[in-house]
Amino acid sequence: MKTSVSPDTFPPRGHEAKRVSIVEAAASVFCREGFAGANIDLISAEAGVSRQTVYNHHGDKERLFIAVVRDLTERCNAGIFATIATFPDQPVDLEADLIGFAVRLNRNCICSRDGKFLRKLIQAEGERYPELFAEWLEQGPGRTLPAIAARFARLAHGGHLAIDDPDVAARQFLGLVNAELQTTFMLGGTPREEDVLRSATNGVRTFLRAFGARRNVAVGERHPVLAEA
Amino acid sequence: MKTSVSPDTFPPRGHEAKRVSIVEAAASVFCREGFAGANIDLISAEAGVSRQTVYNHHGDKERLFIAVVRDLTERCNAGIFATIATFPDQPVDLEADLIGFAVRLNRNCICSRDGKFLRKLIQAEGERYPELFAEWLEQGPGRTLPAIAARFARLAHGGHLAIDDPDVAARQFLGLVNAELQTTFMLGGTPREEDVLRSATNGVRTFLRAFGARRNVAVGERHPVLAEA
DNA sequence: GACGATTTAGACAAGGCTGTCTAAATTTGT
DNA sequence: ACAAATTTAGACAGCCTTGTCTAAATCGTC
Repeated sequence: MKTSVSPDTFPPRGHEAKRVSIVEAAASVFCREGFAGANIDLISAEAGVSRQTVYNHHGDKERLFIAVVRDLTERCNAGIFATIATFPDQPVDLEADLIGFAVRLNRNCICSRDGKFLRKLIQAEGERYPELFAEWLEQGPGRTLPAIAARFARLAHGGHLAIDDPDVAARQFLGLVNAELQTTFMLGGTPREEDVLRSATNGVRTFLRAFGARRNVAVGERHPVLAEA
Repeated sequence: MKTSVSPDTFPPRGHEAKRVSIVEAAASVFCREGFAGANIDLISAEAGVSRQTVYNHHGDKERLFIAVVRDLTERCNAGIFATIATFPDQPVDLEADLIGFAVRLNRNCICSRDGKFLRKLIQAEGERYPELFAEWLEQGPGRTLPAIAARFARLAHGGHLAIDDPDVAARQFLGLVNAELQTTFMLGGTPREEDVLRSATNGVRTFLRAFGARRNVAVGERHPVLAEA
């Protein structure tokens, strides 16, 4: 018997494939019905697996739930960091580049299936599992927000933006580019691509009105323009 | 027997008092446990009432849930409109006045007990009751957002702000002043008063950097709004 | 104090769910 | 093709929950 955490075969087959499909089905059902409303029979049916197999893999409902949250957190984090890697450090057209970044962030991380599921589970069950979601807070926002802030700090340092507090600016950036999607998110919906683009465009424009390095530079300020390595 | 929707006596006594305490207890339990996890025995105990009384008043669990959402929507709307009435139409110190407005909005409407309950119920059960929450969308954001936008439009018309699209500006204002409270909201927590103030202050400052009717503000300069009155 | 309306405690049936168990069937590695 | 590991279907006990019912107690009002 192989322990098989391994990427020997992709997509995974047999035993491991079942584990994956169980966690995926469970994510969907927990998200749709909540922890209490979720039903193991429904999860196993949706996973195409017998109920006993669910118990064989995960022990009980609560441990399955925890596995689901950990899995979603991990995958969402990976998506966010991959997207942060596309942040425009040497912007050509700052407005267009930031809009692109905001749209990618939305599409790949916030509106994605995993993102939606994780968001809903945190909102619905966060208070019941304080340790679990403290872990999420630490691994998620606790690492991604500073990473985004660091990118804005670098843009500011390069003279492309006039930012005092990069951490606040990062949070405000996210608040702005999602400003028009709030009610859709509240209701658990997925905004249309065109709405994501509009919200990002309006948000970035406002962000740049507030933080864009202006032509008439104040006293002691480094001259912004394009020159850097 | 009195039909008694009336404000004959306040606080209500007898029959009506029980109806109120049932709905309040139900709001608390539904919010904490979700619809499926909520337990009528627990609700009746928390309301200080027998289980049969709950059924006498509301029929069944689902109708009780709907009554709770309607009640919360109504009370939250009342709170928001009361707060909108304090919007600074003739600002003395625009920054301070907008910060005050944002803080009141948070304290009275968003962080209030009712606000928190309603938010959580919408997030958790919104997809299961589309008509009910379409109603909420219409009565809530559908009326409050335009009301706030109208106030910003008036400030713009009076030359206090430079706003193109008041509707977008209103949504961005809300996104900005809540930018630093997002994760706390996600987890169902109530932010500390000092965090509300800090987020509002930073948010309003950024908002005014973007939309303040400016006298040539340059990068490092402090905002002009302060010196008035 | 008396009357009708309301509330209460408790029992109850019907149904759903979790988690366990078994024995048979199937898959996997060699 | 064989043997071990895994999966399956189904039955099952135990528990919890909803919603109903009843008879007694309490409340509110005249």
